[in-house]
Amino acid sequence: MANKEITIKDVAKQAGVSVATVSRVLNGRDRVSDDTRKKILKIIEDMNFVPNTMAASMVNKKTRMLSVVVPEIQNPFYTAVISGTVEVAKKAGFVTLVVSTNNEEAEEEEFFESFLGKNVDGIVLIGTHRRPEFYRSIRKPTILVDRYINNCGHDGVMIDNFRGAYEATRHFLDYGHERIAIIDGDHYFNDGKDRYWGYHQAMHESGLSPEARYHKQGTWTEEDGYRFTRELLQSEEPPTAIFAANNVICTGAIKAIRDLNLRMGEDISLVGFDDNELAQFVQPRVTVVSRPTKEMGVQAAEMLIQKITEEPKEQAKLKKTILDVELLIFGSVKKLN
Amino acid sequence: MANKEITIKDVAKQAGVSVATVSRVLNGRDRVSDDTRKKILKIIEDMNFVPNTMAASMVNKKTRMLSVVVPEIQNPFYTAVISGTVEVAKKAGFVTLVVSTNNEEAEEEEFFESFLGKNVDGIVLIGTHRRPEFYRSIRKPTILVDRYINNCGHDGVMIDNFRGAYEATRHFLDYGHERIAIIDGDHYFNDGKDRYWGYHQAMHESGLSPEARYHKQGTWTEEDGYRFTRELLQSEEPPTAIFAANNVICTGAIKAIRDLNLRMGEDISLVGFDDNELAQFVQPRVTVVSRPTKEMGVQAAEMLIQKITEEPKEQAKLKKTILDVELLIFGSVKKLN
DNA sequence: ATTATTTGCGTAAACGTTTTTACAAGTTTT
DNA sequence: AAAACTTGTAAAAACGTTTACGCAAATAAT
Repeated sequence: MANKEITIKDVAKQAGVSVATVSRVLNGRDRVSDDTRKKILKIIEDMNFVPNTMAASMVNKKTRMLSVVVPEIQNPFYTAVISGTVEVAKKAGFVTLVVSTNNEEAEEEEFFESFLGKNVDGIVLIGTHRRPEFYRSIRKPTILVDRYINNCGHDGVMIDNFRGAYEATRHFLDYGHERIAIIDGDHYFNDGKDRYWGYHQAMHESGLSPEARYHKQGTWTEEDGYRFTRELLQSEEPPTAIFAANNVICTGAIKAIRDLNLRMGEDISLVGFDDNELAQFVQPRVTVVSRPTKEMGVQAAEMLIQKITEEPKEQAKLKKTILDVELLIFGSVKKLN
Repeated sequence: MANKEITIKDVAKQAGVSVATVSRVLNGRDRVSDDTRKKILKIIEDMNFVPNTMAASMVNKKTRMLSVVVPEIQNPFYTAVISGTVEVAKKAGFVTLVVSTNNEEAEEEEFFESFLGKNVDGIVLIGTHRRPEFYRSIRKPTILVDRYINNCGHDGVMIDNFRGAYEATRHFLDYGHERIAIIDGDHYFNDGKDRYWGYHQAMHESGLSPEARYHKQGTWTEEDGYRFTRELLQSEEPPTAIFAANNVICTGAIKAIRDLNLRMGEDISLVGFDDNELAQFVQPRVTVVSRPTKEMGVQAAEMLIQKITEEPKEQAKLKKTILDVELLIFGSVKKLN
């Protein structure tokens, strides 16, 4: 506390050069003779000098800070994305600020209007906002993760939700199921919508029409997963298979099945979306559509950093990276044929 | 991008005053007439001016940034602490940087030597380092969370690990168990050590001496929890009760018990430390020592912010806040008496 | 009515960098 | 041998704030 931080001036004085020269070796921007460079580098090392990036950012408007904005900080899917982003950013010399919007559009807006939102170099965003205009109003380099909004004007890293749901449904069909239910939530974001339509298409391709009574649309929560699973299983003509369209719905479904004393993969077949601890634990283990969560954060960070550092010549084309999903087949689906 | 940010100068010009005056109303530091203040406030609002805190921090050395440094970012316990800290910090106008050290002492050191570590106003630290000297070398306001290091020179927010383990063991004893095993890890940090000695004391008080064969010391991982549980249960004279000294060990134990086809609370009794999804799911639900995870982050942030903002007059006494643990009793312990 | 004090605010110097401009010395071209 | 570049460096102006200093006007004390 007492001893003030070492500045570029101290280094310059020590080396007998001007601050400009030190700055030059720091940024490698201009020519410096090899002797001088080595000498300065050594002194920097010896004095343990760490440049003040804030002072630097005042002049060059780059902060070397990224932000990853997520709806909630305690959800394992988001923390996986965060950890991927943080890792990549760190390697590239960027610091990452983690911001949670608590699923509130207002908090999301607030972030962008705050000093922070205005001063990070780029943003990895798992959006909460629903209106494309909001996203279009973002002037910073931004990568949307998971939830993509059409017409938002930003690149994105997503997974093929359609295919994931399609394959899950296909799996049921292959095993001879016909009364296949789906539990999902609203279709405001593409991820949710695509999962439904993937299910829908698979059904249609097999000549089955999805029935309304087998489509339970809630709020993507564990509670709804639980409630709807019970409803479905206690109805007159229960489905033989349930597709739980996200991780927490799947958790709810597992609990409901347990509480009804039904045997998974025997009395009822289940496929979930996203791996989760419970799905891995129960026996038989639940077949799930799995996606590379951490990798999504990694990809997003890489795209973002590239965007930040590249010449902004050809920014024309929007880039959407679609990562692969995989159906991990375990024993939760009964073979009927 | 094209339109540069609005600065205090623009506001000053618009208001027909000097930048000093604007700065004064911004910080409320000096006297400004009511009329001028109102006028300036209005203009700030209208122009949507957001002060550049970096420029400010150059002169006053305060960044209004906090850092929360954790061993891993994907562990639910840590994310709970983080979310508590972030929430409090935000309310107080602080931005929080989340840093993961990946359980590496080197990465922890790196953080403190980096620009970041030198420029945040304070740190909430869940340490990875083992040597007190390291902690003593930290010059910034710092609050240690969960793991406290004696002689570190900083305040802390902990829970009463000793009592938690004591009560867990007591519970076994009350139900008539005598062959009580404990699975833990190294005792480098107080939390781990205290849990062991809590167990130890409860045993002693009942006239039992803890036996070495019932103390399995590993690395605090799920794998060890799994492995040791199997070992214990397949030994000649298996314990009737197992105390799993943290959340992941408990997870491992649950899985081992399942894989051995034993009935929880019947063939074997189990108490875990920290609630976790699996412990809540299995039936009977596992009795656990539960602690207020998010609250720990909240408390830490509050203590930290107070420390930062208070006059540094009486910093003499170190403050350790000990939060309460609670034994949540479910059916995983069999009554033998 | 004079002097002393308070109030409100402007001026200018910091804070630690980067970057533009300039210029001397050395090197190449004519 | 002069002219034209190259190379390595320094000086100084930015960047957007805060704050010490000072001064005029308003108010209070004599």
